[in-house]
Amino acid sequence: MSEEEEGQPEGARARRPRADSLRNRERLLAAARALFADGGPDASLEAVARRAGFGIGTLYRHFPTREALFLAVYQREADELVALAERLRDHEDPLDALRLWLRASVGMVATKKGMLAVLAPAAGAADALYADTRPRLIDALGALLRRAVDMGRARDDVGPEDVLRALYGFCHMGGEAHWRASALRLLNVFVDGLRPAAP
Amino acid sequence: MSEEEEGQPEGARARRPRADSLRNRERLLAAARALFADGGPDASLEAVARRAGFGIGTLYRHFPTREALFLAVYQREADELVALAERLRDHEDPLDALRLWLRASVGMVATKKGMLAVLAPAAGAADALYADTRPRLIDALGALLRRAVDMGRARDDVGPEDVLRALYGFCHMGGEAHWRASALRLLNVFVDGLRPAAP
DNA sequence: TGATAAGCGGAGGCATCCTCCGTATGTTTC
DNA sequence: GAAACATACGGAGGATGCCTCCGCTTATCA
Repeated sequence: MSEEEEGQPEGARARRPRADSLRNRERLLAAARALFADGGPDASLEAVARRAGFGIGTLYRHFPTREALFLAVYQREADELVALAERLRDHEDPLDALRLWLRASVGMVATKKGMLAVLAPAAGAADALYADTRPRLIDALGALLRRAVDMGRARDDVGPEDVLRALYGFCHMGGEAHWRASALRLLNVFVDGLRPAAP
Repeated sequence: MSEEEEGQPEGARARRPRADSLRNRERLLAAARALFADGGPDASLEAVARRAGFGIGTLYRHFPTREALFLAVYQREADELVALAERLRDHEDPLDALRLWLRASVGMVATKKGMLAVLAPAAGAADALYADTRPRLIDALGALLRRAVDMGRARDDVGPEDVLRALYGFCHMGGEAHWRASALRLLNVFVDGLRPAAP
């Protein structure tokens, strides 16, 4: 009775996952990220498996749906952005730190763009994803921004939400092939604009 | 030399398209609209052909790519909205006319939502589409709005661009299954809000 | 009422999706 | 360290979709 609770009792009696399995999951994730990034969200799942060096069956066991794979990739990228923000806290020039972080973020938006289209049908999945991730990103960005403001290197009339919105806006402009380069240029201009107005 | 100009000379020597062909194109378009509307933009093209009662080859001759089909459907819907606005010019209650038009527009956004994702890769196609369609919609909406303002039934501090933006905003909220119903509710509230403030 | 250009159908080649199960390999226990 | 067991892997295979190609049908024009 107390032996078969929902997803293991307390000090559960479940074997820990096999080490190779974890390694493999990691390799699949890396391959997926690479392919989604430049092949778009319609990249073939078989191609992902092949690139990672596995059979298609393996991919499907780890990620039973395309959506599950997307979610995992996106979460992972968000984690890394949060970690990056952490590291950048000690960067000499706080405005430069902000710039670096935003540039890194462009990559994540590249993933997310495709995801929105793919996740939409699965009502709720996208929301759950956002609800979890967005505040963490706002926090991370907010810390970088606040530091820049406190050190007198950035104006204080924009919040992290505004910056994030601007970032997405830059990335969504048109369907151009070079949107990425364009977004990075715009970002540069924007960060320059964040400098406090010379009195 | 003057015989083979770009797309026929003047009083060109081209047979007019076969009557059945035009009819069939129409049926294909109707089927496509229906399937895209509730099946999303990934609806199978074979399903479209089947629903229209044709072989797949016929669909491909009329619309050589999925994108071409989308464009045709979207243009058509825009045409109808413009025509609808025309008809509503004489509607008794101008604010009600506006409401009716906006409700009809929700249907079109349903199509466009999917299109954005699909057209994005084909750099420029989406832009060309917008460049052509948007101003016509703004005009149509502008006429309805102006009339309501002139007759003292609507406040005068919002333009057609604002209303259109609001409309899109309502439709893009979340990935919910019931977004359509939700959008219609929000629209109602919005139009009520357009009434001039009671003095 | 032919002659002929235009349109139609759908088989077929190729790609992808996803499932299923026999084989292989980590993990645990003694 | 070896047997026993639970897990993970591979990839064939059936289903579906994309798109092309070409022989047959039909509307139009003289």
